[in-house]
Amino acid sequence: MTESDRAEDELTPPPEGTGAISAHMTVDRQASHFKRARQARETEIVEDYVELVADLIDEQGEARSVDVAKRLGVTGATVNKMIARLKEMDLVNAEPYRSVFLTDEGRKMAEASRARHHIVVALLRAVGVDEATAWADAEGMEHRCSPETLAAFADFVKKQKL
Amino acid sequence: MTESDRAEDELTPPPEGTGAISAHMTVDRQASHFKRARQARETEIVEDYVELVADLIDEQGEARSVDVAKRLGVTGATVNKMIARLKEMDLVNAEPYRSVFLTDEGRKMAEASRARHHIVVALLRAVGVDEATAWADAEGMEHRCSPETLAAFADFVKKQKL
DNA sequence: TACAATTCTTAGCCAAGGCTAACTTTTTAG
DNA sequence: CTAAAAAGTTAGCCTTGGCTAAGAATTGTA
Repeated sequence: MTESDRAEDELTPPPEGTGAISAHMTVDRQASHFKRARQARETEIVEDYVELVADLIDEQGEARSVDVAKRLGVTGATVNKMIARLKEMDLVNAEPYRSVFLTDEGRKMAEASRARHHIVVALLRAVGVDEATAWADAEGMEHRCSPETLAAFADFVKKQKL
Repeated sequence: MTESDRAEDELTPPPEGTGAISAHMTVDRQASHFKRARQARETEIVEDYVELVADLIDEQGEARSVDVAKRLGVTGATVNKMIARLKEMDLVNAEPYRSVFLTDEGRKMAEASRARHHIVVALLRAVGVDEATAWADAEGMEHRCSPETLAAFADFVKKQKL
């Protein structure tokens, strides 16, 4: 499939009031957004696990898989499988029947994820979302914000406070 | 597993500066947030397809699966399988080798999805995110905002404009 | 009309991320 | 110290949503 195959898409006039293709949204751009979204869906589960492991370590000194399971609302078997995957990705260290620890890389991911989480919560609060809803909704939004958007959020929150 | 099994979670003091458990985030609440997030991941793909079918119908009078495939950046086979699923869910009508049409329910879902999409874009613009990034990031955030958050967004945007 | 290109369908594959059930190891209580 | 409870592991299953490859239907055109 070549570029010229769908050159006409570039010329489609922007229809008003729909989510349809327009100037800033060519077919190619849209496809790549969806691809990014699919990618995000894949990585966000990993990030959730890693962030949670970090939380547990910080709170309780160690992350036991039973606690991970409780907080994520999944079974122990599922956690086990996922931990194995995280281990393969070099995000955690784990020995059978022992609790889970973060590698440097894992810790870095957790901190980044956590930072994003907090920025999103702060932004939601700043535009008038109540505390509980902000925490609930940030879980999910945090993985879908580009660095640019997060920067804008941080900026906005900072200005709001002045 | 009973409530009392983890009553101690309610008493955990809120550690500062982490994403850890605190007053507004009991283990149960957190688990249910993650469950909601998993649910959202499942429904958002459906919504993406339905919204896109609506876009194509509005733009071109019909939704051909080759166009859906192009815009989502997936193969025709994938679209085919998904359309079959949407049909089972009574969101679309589709006959072999013919283009796809929305049922009333499908149209309703598309409109709702589109409305959310626009609110999110507007909010992002309002807090200083540039046009292109706003459109890119809204794709993904739109599925993760509760009605409360969307209402707050709409409210904030309206006030901003005055 | 017939053939070529395009589109659509089908079959079969894969990985991810859930689950249950059965089993082993570790921890805890008596 | 031993038995019961809790935690962790393993095996096997399911659904989703991707993919490729091969073939059938439709459409466009010489």
